[in-house]
Amino acid sequence: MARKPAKQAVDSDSSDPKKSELTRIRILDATARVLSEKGYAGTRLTDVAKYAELQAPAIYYYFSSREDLIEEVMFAGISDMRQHLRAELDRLPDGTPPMERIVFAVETHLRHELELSDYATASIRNSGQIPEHLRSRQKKEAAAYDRIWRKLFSDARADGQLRDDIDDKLAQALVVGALNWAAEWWDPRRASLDTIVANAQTFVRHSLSPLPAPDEPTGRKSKRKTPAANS
Amino acid sequence: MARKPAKQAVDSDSSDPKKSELTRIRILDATARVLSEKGYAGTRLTDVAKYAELQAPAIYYYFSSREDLIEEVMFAGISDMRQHLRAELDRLPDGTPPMERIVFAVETHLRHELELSDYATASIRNSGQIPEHLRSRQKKEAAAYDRIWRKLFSDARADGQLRDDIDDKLAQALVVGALNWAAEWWDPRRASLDTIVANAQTFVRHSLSPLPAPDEPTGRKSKRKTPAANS
Amino acid sequence: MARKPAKQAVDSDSSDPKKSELTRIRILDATARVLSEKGYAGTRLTDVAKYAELQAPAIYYYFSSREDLIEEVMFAGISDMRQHLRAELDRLPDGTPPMERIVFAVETHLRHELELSDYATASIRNSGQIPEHLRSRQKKEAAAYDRIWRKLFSDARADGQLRDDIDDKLAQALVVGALNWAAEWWDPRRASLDTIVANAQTFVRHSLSPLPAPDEPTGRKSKRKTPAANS
Amino acid sequence: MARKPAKQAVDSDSSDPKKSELTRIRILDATARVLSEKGYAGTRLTDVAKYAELQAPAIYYYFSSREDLIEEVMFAGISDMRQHLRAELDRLPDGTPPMERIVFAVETHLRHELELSDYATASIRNSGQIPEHLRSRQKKEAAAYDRIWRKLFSDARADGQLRDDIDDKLAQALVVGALNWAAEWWDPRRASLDTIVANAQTFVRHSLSPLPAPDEPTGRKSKRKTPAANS
DNA sequence: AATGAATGAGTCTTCATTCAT
DNA sequence: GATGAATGAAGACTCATTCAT
Repeated sequence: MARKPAKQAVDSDSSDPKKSELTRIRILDATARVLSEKGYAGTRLTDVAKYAELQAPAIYYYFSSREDLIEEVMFAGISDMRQHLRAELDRLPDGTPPMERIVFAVETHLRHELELSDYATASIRNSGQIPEHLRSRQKKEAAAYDRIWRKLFSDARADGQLRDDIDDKLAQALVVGALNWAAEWWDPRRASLDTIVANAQTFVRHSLSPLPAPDEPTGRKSKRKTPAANS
Repeated sequence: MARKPAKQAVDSDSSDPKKSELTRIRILDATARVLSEKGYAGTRLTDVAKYAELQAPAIYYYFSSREDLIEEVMFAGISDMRQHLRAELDRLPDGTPPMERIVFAVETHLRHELELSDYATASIRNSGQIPEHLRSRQKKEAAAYDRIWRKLFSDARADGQLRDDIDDKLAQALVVGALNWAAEWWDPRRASLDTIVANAQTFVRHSLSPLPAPDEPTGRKSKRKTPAANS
Repeated sequence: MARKPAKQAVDSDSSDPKKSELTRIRILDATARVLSEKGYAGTRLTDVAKYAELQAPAIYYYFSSREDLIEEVMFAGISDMRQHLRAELDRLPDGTPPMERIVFAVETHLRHELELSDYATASIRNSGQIPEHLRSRQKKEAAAYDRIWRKLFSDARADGQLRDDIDDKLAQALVVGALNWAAEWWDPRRASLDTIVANAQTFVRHSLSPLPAPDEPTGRKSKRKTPAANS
Repeated sequence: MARKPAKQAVDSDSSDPKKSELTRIRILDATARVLSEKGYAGTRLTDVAKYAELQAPAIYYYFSSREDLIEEVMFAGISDMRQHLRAELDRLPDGTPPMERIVFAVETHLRHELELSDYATASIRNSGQIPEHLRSRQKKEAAAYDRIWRKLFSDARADGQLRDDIDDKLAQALVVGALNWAAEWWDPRRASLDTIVANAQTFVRHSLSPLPAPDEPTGRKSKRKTPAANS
């Protein structure tokens, strides 16, 4: 549920993170949650405070305004996502074929979005609703995130692993869209995350590949063979 | 009843489109627009009034409350979508193969969402944000809409036109998600709607088909052969 | 108590000033009063509303913000003062000797400040306390007001009616200061306004004149011969 | 007791100026400053703390509440003034003529107000704005201060040194008012304090005297002969 | 002696809603 | 049918004040 505490670990060299910093994170977490549930305009500081288990004015001890707070959450959402994907991709063996990299990115995006972080959902869902002046930092990160995917697709294209009758950018938009939307419908009780991942991977692989793909050889944690739901 | 603007209302069978009814529609249209731009909580009656070119209190002559108004727009969004898809599918020749029907549904959904109606976008984007007590009617419509797609998929499955290694429901969710998300990124200046449609159709067809599909034979208005963007 | 309704009369050609405009003026009057009693920072919209006999949010129907409202009152204070003094001086016969004009200005300033207007007091008392960005309009008016007095003094100087051993500008500052401060101590029960005026005139005349002045010949309404208090 | 800053506290008879006492004074000084700049309601403990170079809660170690602190500053302002004037007057040679004593008081008041103390300005400017329950001590001091001046005037009157056509009390109010107001306009860059003093003395002397006064013989530090500004 | 963290009371401001016209 | 005027409820934000350390 809580966002990856990457920052905190980086910020404080000591092994004892201060109570203050924890409170700050509690506020951010609470905001991410409310934001993803209620949307930008619906995010009340009182609700945030409730989840963070403090009084609303206390928020101002940590953030100078509601907008600041929200901006930070929105930024963290996309920024964490980018860093996470970047890091995961970098861990793949050098020779990994482009399509495998795409399929791996699908898994990474999905797991991050659904498992790790309200921040991602908050960021994804509200990117169209926050006022312009809160967007600058996110725009840059979003562009960078887009570039990662673009590279995956152009590599695949160069390698002849993308269908001719499909446009790279549009295909990318459709793929990422399908993944983003998963946050709207995924219900852990309906299908396990592993199942979702496996299905999404198959789905994407075939939507893009020029020929019927051989049996998929990759898939980090998804060892399931039968991707049927209700697992 | 008229969902999309004045034109439609004027075209309607009612021989006397009263000014009153037109105003009512102007308000609904304005609400759909604001709702899709600002989200549920961000939708202010003053903004609605601005677009509808009247004063906020005038809205109360037509709707008993903000919630009522919004509920009606949200309902209309999903309801129109369902009726539209239903009607279009019914126009297909009887023998149309299941996969062709799916691909046709893709086009219909996409065109309706992107071309025809702020209502659809409003409905799609805010389905997760409106309070429970406004949801009942929509839920039913959404379920009905879902059933249409489900039937398309189960028919395709029965006909052996869906890959074995993919779950029907999840595939459906991924497909519809990819389409829904298009409203977030589509920019008419970047790619024509026809292009989007063609790409999405190819994308979906192959993501689902067990074998490389033959050259797609259908596509109402999309006569384009090369689905590359920037058309 | 109420400010001279100059504006209102000017704004509306009809003899029936709208209720709305009256409310607006009630708010301004209330603000002037609170402002002069409590100071800039102490001016609560709730207090203003109380005196204006409405609810605080109603103020926003007429003014876009507390600052706007206050700015308008402060501006009106100095602006009315200037216009009033200007108009009164212009009514003096052409040949009026410079010192008589000064003494007449003393009366005008005093009567306006003490009798007519909370606006003047509000403006005088708070000129040093309002934030910079509310000051621009007032500064100009204040400068213009200052210029009127400056002219009075320089004319008197040119005419040899000012003592040699006193600086024009400093004398002016002392005179106007003595008058401004009257708002702090004047209690109608202690001394009539006429008495104050007569004393202030005598005081100023002799503080400035090079020689013992002859029996003062002027004084609009102050026919009193013995300027003793408790009149 | 020490009113004006550290220096004075250091000079004081207490042989052990504890750090604690110095901090207390820093807080008082800071308060006087903020109070005279922002007014009663505008005086925030955070601002006070800033000038005193500590954190706001630290103030509570020295004062039990904001009101207490402000009350003390306001009281000190008028009290110091009174003591100062009293002490200075007592140093005048016994035979000093009443008018000389008045003129000397003018200088003392002015120098104290403009040169020595934010306390005086704070006290002067805010006497009308602080809530009733903070006033009692000041009222007494103010009355005592008033009595000093009253005595100066009644002595002058008894001695035939005041014009007949002017009321003692009103004259006194005008004189002190002119002096008090100086804090509002005096800019050290525009005119030296000595110049102000000299001009104010001349101004007052002639405003009150029944006959053209002889060359003024007194003036502690003001050796200037030509009271023109910009010295 | 002083601060970091937090709170409660209150203030400005927004907004849906009402009502007389 | 529609608006001008006004209100009540709620939300962001400020600030004096407290308390543990």
